[in-house]
Amino acid sequence: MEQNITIHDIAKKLGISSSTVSRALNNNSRISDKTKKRVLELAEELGYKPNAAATALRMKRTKTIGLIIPKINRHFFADAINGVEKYATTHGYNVIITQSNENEEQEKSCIETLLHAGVDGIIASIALVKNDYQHYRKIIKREIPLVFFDRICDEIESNKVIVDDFKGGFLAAEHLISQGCKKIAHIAGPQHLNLYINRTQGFLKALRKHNMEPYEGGMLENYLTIEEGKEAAIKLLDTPNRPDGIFASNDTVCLSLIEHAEKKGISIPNDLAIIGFSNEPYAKLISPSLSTIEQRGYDVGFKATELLIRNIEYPSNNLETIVLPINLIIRKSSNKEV
Amino acid sequence: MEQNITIHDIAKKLGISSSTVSRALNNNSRISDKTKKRVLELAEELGYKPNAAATALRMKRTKTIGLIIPKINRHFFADAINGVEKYATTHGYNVIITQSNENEEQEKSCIETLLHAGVDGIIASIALVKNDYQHYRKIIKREIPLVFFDRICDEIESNKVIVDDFKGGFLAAEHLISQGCKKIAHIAGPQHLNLYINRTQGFLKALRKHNMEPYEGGMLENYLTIEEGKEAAIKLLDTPNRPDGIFASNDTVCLSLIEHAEKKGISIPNDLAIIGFSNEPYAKLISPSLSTIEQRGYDVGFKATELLIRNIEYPSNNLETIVLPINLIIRKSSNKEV
DNA sequence: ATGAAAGCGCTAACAA
DNA sequence: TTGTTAGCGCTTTCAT
Repeated sequence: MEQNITIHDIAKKLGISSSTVSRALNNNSRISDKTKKRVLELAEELGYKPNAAATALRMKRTKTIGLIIPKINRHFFADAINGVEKYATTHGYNVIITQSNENEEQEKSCIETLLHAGVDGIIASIALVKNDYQHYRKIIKREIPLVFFDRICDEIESNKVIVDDFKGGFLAAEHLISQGCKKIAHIAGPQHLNLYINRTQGFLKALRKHNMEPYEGGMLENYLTIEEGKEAAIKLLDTPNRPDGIFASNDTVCLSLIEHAEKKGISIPNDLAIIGFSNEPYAKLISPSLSTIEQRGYDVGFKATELLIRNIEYPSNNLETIVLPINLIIRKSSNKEV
Repeated sequence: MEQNITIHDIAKKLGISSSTVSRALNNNSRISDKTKKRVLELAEELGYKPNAAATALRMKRTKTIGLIIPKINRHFFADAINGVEKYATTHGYNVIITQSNENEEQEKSCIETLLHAGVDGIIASIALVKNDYQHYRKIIKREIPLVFFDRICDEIESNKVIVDDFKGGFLAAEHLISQGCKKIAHIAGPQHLNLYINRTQGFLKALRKHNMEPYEGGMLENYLTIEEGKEAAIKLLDTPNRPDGIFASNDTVCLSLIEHAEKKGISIPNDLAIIGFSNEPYAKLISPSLSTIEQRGYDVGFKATELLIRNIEYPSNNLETIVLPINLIIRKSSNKEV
């Protein structure tokens, strides 16, 4: 076993005390340039690496941040993780990722895991199921900085980073209107989550602006899964007077809509224009390619981490909510002009 | 700040020494049942949680494992991470995930990060670019258990978990043959990586078994990207005597093949049967749906972690290579009978 | 069965 | 500017 080098090894070789070595390594001002130089050189030569556990024990900080993600294999979250890792590692922090699997119990155990690991801060996106969020209070009570992103809630006071879901819903609806759609339906996500509320409200705002109302019977709400998408497709499309445009609050249900429409011989986009939300990677691959709202997960994760680390290093009580821009992406599923 | 409970707090309240508390908490045999019970109850009541940093410092183990992944937002790897986390957390380990982004320099820094974090073991899948793998020796020199998965190399002696790529290539080729294909081409991945070698060799073995040869000029090798797939599509399809079946070593290039075939009016699967490898999530969504070889990333990650943690807790010198099964998934892109 | 004491590697208050 | 010393919370040897 290649024995790890400690500050004591360096001190002994240099005939000085280990506290002097520590000061040299930490850029303390109360040290001579000459000594500092000698320490730094020897440390480099011996390949000295500080023992993280010892520093953590002494300093009560681990230079580690925790991440609570609903599902890692969702494109948006994978991107967000990339953003988090980028900012964190360039600032000397490690990241521990945990998954709630959209489940309240697992979300609780994620929090336990991260607190036990002694993370310096936590970034979280809450599980889809309706829950009371009270377990998040435990983080705040321990005075550990907390930043929510994307799936936020109003109940817990903390820093937040979201995308402009309202504007996304608004642009999606205006786009359908610009394509000449007159009977526009909407499949909304669970309305206990802010982001779905905002998408829906943005949608409604755009209709109002153009003196339109949502197509009668065309306001649905579900969990936006493939299965519920199929049910929604049947409800919306298996009727003589069906909508000519649908805005769905994610891309997944659009897959169900497209499949059902094809089965029924409904032509997309001419008889039915469809637009989703998220720009999942398959959106541009499927046929017809899917119009959608792009939300840049990387930026969300990056920004959330910036906010978190600032709060770790310069504690403060004022809370921020950062709203990042979205983009309308027009593809074949809604673009009648092509 | 809610002060954390230590064993000394428990000891004081119970009027015993902290070493006795430690023994009770660690199920040491040299302690009376009565004392143990009292300690455990009070610990529970006070919500005692051992300080991970202190234990790590004292025990020289962190109960943390490190993961080196080429790209987290690839479906296979996201699944593998799920498997790793599942096994790790149920066995009391945390996971630190790092990404190499298919880049040798970043791979080196991943290793530095993980070693510095003091992980007890490392699970890695190597970056796509050709490199000399020497940085991995540093892990072995420190006597830290190491398990490679999926992207392995022969140069480094360690435990390995892979899928049966050879059989995957074999089954893919046999399937095309069973569909009546006579002129079968193959787009291979970089042949410095074992898994691509194996897929290609399995393919060749199946042809040999059926006394066939690969279609002349139909053995291509590239990095299996969308762009290189387009070039390959042109090479293979823009010729009068084109192949009637193609096995590609991933699903990505199949996207390019399908797009080009449609543009050329080549009917899939009747004029051209296509099968890929990986079962990416979009494989069943695209049109025509894509036949492919399913490799279960979750199982790979799970198994790799099992192997790693066994090696951490019961050090041993004999090395294993575990090969997990794959599945042939037949969809429209190759299924002439439907 | 229990306690006292040392020490893991580091930082920082205090002394010189 | 440098050294001495104590202590972060835990485990473990040695003593009792």
